[in-house]
Amino acid sequence: MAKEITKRSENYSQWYLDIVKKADLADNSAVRGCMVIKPNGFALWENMRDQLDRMFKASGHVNAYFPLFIPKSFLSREAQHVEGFAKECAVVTHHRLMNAPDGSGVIVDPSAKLEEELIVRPTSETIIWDTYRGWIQSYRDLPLLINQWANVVRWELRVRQFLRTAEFLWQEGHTAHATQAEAVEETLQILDIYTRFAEDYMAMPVIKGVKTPNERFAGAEETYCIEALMQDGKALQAGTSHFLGQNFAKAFDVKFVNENNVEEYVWATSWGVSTRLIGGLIMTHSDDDGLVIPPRLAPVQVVIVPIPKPSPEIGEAAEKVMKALQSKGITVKYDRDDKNRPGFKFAEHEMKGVPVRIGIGLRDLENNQVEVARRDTREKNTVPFDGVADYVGQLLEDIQQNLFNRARQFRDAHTSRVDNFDDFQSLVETPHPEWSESWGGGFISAHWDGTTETELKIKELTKATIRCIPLDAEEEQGRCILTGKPSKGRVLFAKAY
RNA sequence: CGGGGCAUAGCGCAGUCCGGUUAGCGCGCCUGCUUUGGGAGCAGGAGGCCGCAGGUUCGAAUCCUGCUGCCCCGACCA
Repeated sequence: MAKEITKRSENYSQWYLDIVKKADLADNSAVRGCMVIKPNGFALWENMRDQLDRMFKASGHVNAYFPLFIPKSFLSREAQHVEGFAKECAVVTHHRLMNAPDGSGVIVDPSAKLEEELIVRPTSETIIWDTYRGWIQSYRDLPLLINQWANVVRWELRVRQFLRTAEFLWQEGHTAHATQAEAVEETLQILDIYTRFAEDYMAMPVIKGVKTPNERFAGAEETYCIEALMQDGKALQAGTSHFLGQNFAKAFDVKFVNENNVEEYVWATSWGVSTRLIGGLIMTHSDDDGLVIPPRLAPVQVVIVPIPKPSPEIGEAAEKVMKALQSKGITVKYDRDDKNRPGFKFAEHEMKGVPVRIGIGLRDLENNQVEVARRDTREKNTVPFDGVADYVGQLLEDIQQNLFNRARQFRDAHTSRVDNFDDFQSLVETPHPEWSESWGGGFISAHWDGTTETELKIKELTKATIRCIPLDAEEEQGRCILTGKPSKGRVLFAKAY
């Protein structure tokens, strides 16, 4: 059926790369580890960004922009923070080039060495908290609720398009609060926003949880996250929200005077989601025929294909359908290409993930109808011409809901409760030929003794890590699957991206 | 940074071992005709510093030396 897309069951990671390529989302670039996001991919990102931006603003946040470069000394102010990021920083050392004396091109001008080297931001806590010092004096200046849309650079050794690139686009929120309780509340509020976005827009079910100390963000007191399960049984960290305590306030000396005229350090949060979400969206819904995009995020929700090719009569009918759909706020595109045949276009639009396709042919014009095909199930229906807009409007909602239900069923079917280490190992090591040769084993809910030592040992033995301690976990007496020591609740394990 | 591989048309590859006409093939691209309700067929056409720099030779994509870049596997990670 689909040409040139590797089957998921044969080679999942090749399938993933094929989707990115065939759906025309991104290209490799001349710079190792950095990708070019093509118009189709960027349109998807814009829709995600715009929706998140609306949600942030609705909850009182505002946007600002901070510099790309961070003085090297800033990074080392917070000890944990620098340790976490030091190994993946791009560093600017000079500010000028010159012609090579031997005429072989340009070289770095040795006389243009910077007094203090600059780091290309891997995240912006340091430069932002250095700035906040000047903005915050009184409790009346709080809370400070700021978000920025930006690019960051983390010099990763192994990269995969969207999932892990040396440069990526994201949003990073950085808030400042007068009390610990308020900062914690903010952290959780953002986690809810991320959850709503993932589930209601991306149709990607997620588990809300808190990270173990070992997986915590460098410099955070507590890291909350949402974790999703991909089709190959591996987990994807889809978003994080950190309670930073007073760590950055102390490192950058950000104090305020409270209502009682007492000076205190400010409480902080930071939180982010990135273009990685696009990778998550691909690996949640797409199939062997190509990309599947949930309607609420699809740059083109409906495409109209003239059969056999564009003509004045079909164009006229298509125009009416487009107007009717547009009046309901539906994004629709008419495929005017007169070179390729219908079959080719059907396959192409499926590959690109357009949720709904409408076929209009001469036969349809005679019968006063159109053919409507949905991407998620590939079902086709004949619909009377006059009822198209209502039908499609409802269909888009059905698809959105169906994608979420399908993904949730998949996740639930591949979430296991395990009570001994043998079962644990067999789950993460047994391949799943239907879904993926490199099957990760799904989510595994198991008891853990609470120590980093045990966590690392399990990782070493199985490659599975603790994705999170679910927020809704029930208290339950049990024994650690590795050490047999007592445990008060289950945590969620998985192999992760 | 360790281990393995690759570099030839826009993309994917053959040719390299064993040097020798004008460097091929598939896809894509351009033109024309016939087609067109699930990835069309035929005919014609365009497109190459064979990664870079040296060397050996009458002659190098092919042999030698040195670079450079990329990919895969591991260590690090949203």
